[in-house]
Amino acid sequence: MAVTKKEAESGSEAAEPPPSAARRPGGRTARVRDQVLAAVGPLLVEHGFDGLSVDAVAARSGVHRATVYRRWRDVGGLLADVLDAAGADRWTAPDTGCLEGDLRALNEEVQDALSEESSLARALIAASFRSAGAADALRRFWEDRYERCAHVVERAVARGELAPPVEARSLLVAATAPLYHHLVLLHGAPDPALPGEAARTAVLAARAGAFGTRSRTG
Amino acid sequence: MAVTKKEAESGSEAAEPPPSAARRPGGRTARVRDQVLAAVGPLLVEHGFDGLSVDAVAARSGVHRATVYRRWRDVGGLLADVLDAAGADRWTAPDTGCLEGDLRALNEEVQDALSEESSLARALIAASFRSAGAADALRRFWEDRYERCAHVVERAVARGELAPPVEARSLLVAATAPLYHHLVLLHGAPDPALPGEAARTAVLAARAGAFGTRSRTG
DNA sequence: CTTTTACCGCGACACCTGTCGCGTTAAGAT
DNA sequence: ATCTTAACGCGACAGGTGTCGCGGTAAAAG
Repeated sequence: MAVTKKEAESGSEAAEPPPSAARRPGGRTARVRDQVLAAVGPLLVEHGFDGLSVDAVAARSGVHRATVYRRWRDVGGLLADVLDAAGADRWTAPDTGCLEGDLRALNEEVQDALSEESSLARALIAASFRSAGAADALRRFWEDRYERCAHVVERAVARGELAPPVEARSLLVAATAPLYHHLVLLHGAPDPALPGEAARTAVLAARAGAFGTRSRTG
Repeated sequence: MAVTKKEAESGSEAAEPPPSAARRPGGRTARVRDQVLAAVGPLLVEHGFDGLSVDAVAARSGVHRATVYRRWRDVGGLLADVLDAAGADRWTAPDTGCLEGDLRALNEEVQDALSEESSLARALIAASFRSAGAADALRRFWEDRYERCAHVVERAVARGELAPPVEARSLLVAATAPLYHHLVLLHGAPDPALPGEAARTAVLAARAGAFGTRSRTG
């Protein structure tokens, strides 16, 4: 679980530390953070999101309750911190050779991530409704993912599959939104056909001129 | 607040009452239900979803805490009951004369409903992550709405705007999902242009042959 | 090494959440 | 009118959640 030091206080909205005041991010403080974050994942898998209380995390990590409350404020803050750590991974968008294949592969990843029993993504979505810190972390995470996925669209344009201009973000949202809608909002069961269908739909719309910066309804 | 008697026990998963046992849905019981449900709305508007506790509802309605817990189990059950009452309204899909106009009007309704400060829809989505009763009620509500909106697609086919067959539900999901994605999952601010863009995208995809029961990629 | 103080452990605390048993009330049946 | 009992009111209770003040520990500075 790689942890970047620079994000030591992420997930908290009272952002900036006093400019010249001495802080202590090293030694014991860092060890406490590692212990706590290391306890979140297993607890999430074992007891699900509803079983993920600050108390349980404190007990498992061996850190005192009050310390966890002071540094992370609530469960959302904890999830936000682990998400920020996870967001700094080396994930890249799939590259299957064609736009529809890329989008389909992307959707299948999304469906897998959202379908597993104790999904971190699902837990964070739930937490984002009760914790501002979790909501912010989720937004940052998705924004980062959209940025990386934009490469998929750029490749498609370079191959001549799409005529520029194309708003990558709108296209990606159109391709993935039906999945989230079905799995998260409607709490539906995974549908093996849905990733492909949503990808195909988005590609058809893109070829017909949607997602251009200027509307050409044709 | 019209309340249909038949739904007296909706939102509870231990569904069926003993077949020949005598129940008492009238008189005091009905009055208690009305008092409680009447208290949910105002509390939701005043204090938001986080301030909507069973205790607060009980206090405002004048009904004892234990009674509310017994009949509705949790906040999700309360919201589910309110939603079932709201689902029995006379809402019909917009009819503007063309498919894109209908979808755009529909999306604007969705955006308005989701953007208001203390949105019932938003609260129910949040509750659906913590309460099975709320999740079921939400699914029922949306399924009902999709059924009513199918008329929009049928009219479009009748006018010759689309060539059958067209899966109405998939088209409606594609048209509305980007809105939910932006407003609910990304917690984004309302975007006046988004309803129209999403509607146009869905129409373009539909004209290109998406949503047909058989794929014709063109 | 000594000093400073950021951060942590600790226990107490007020509040909220959900359940239970018991007595009472009144809806529905006779 | 009378009886039966479903549904409610009531208070107590255990457990969880979040905050606070105090004292101790150990980073970081000198």
